[in-house]
Amino acid sequence: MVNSLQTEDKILITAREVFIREGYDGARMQHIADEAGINKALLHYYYGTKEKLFTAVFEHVFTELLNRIFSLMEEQQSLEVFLNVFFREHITFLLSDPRLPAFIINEVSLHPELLLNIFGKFSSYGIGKFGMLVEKEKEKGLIAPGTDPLQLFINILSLSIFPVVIEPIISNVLQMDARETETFLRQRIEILPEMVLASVRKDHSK
Amino acid sequence: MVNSLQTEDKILITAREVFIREGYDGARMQHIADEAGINKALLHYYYGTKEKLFTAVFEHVFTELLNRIFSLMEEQQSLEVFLNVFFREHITFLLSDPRLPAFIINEVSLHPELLLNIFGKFSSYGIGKFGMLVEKEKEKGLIAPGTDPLQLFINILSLSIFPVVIEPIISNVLQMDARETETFLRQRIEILPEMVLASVRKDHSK
DNA sequence: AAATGGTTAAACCAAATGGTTAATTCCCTA
DNA sequence: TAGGGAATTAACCATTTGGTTTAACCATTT
Repeated sequence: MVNSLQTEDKILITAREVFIREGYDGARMQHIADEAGINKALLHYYYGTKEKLFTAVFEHVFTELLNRIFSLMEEQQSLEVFLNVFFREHITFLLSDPRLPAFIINEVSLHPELLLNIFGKFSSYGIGKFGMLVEKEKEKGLIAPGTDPLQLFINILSLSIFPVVIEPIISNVLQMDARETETFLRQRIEILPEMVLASVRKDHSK
Repeated sequence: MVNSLQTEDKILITAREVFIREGYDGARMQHIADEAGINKALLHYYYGTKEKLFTAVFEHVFTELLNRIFSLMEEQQSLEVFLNVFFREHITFLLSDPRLPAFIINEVSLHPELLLNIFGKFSSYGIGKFGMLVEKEKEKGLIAPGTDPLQLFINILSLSIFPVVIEPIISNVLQMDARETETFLRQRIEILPEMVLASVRKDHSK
């Protein structure tokens, strides 16, 4: 019982790395055991099957990401403040683990069943918070009344996540090395808040 | 020699479907053969190895997507026209094959080497065209002079591609069925041009 | 010191997988 | 119409993979 918790954690941490790096189908139980420095039998002793281990990892990782996103939506005074905080925190986080979003996107689109256990923990709660913020700004006359909060939220996610996800393609097409590309992506932290704000401002022509 | 071309094509078409549906690691040569209605040995007869077959499929698919994107950037009179055309054509296309972008994203992030043969066919040519369009609009005083064409282009891609890619997640969180989600995504064709335009307009406050 | 639970090593297994081979069928043309 | 090369197949092969089993080991706990 002494090392059991350590071991169980070590397995989860290692499995997380391997699954994110290689995907479900690409990952090998033997590699996970090797990298965790344990015997393969121990993997099955704790987690039974590859699928169960993966599900544990996936739920952990995805829940963590959603928590991170939704916790940033709490209690912001204005859309402007929210956008500044959100893009900074979120893009910085994504850049620290660039394979993560592609992993989630791919596994979800490959096996939508994976989402079953995630839903309910979050539902539309976080989005409701954001919706209220948007409505407040509408009343103040700061943003266009036709603005759909949900579409806006999706836009914000798209603008922060997608560029990080296609980082290899950007690097390749623009022939930039890893450092240059990261600088390019980091610039977006400064650019995006103004842009998004401008896109919903009430006073644009027409 | 009569049926060889038919067969070679049939293999490529089927392999494309299977690889996009299951990913490289998840796809099975036997399944591709079965779905193509041929013997597995024939697969190797024409394409040698799984990797070669995959590379052929991937290059084909990715080139097709880039062609589609870049062909939409040709010869547009104004940014406004471009945005309207682009979002309509591009989102409609993506919705007709929603697994495609997630497939490309994942395989590229798993094996960046795949990009080696793609680069050069396109390089920054298409982006140059777009850059010129942006500069023209700047001169006319229609958009803010600080606008970075490349960042803007990435924004446009993000706003069109990402929401389609996370369609399963949107469905799940909002508890919508496939038709509702598609309607939601299709709305963006109308919303996005104005939004993007507003985000770069010269006359926003400050 | 006996029991307990975590841990290892190693051999093992059945199924699946990418790939090969050798024979057969097909079709064009000389 | 017979020959020959290309297309196609069934059977086969070596390796990998997820998973299991068994026996022994070790550190605590009782």
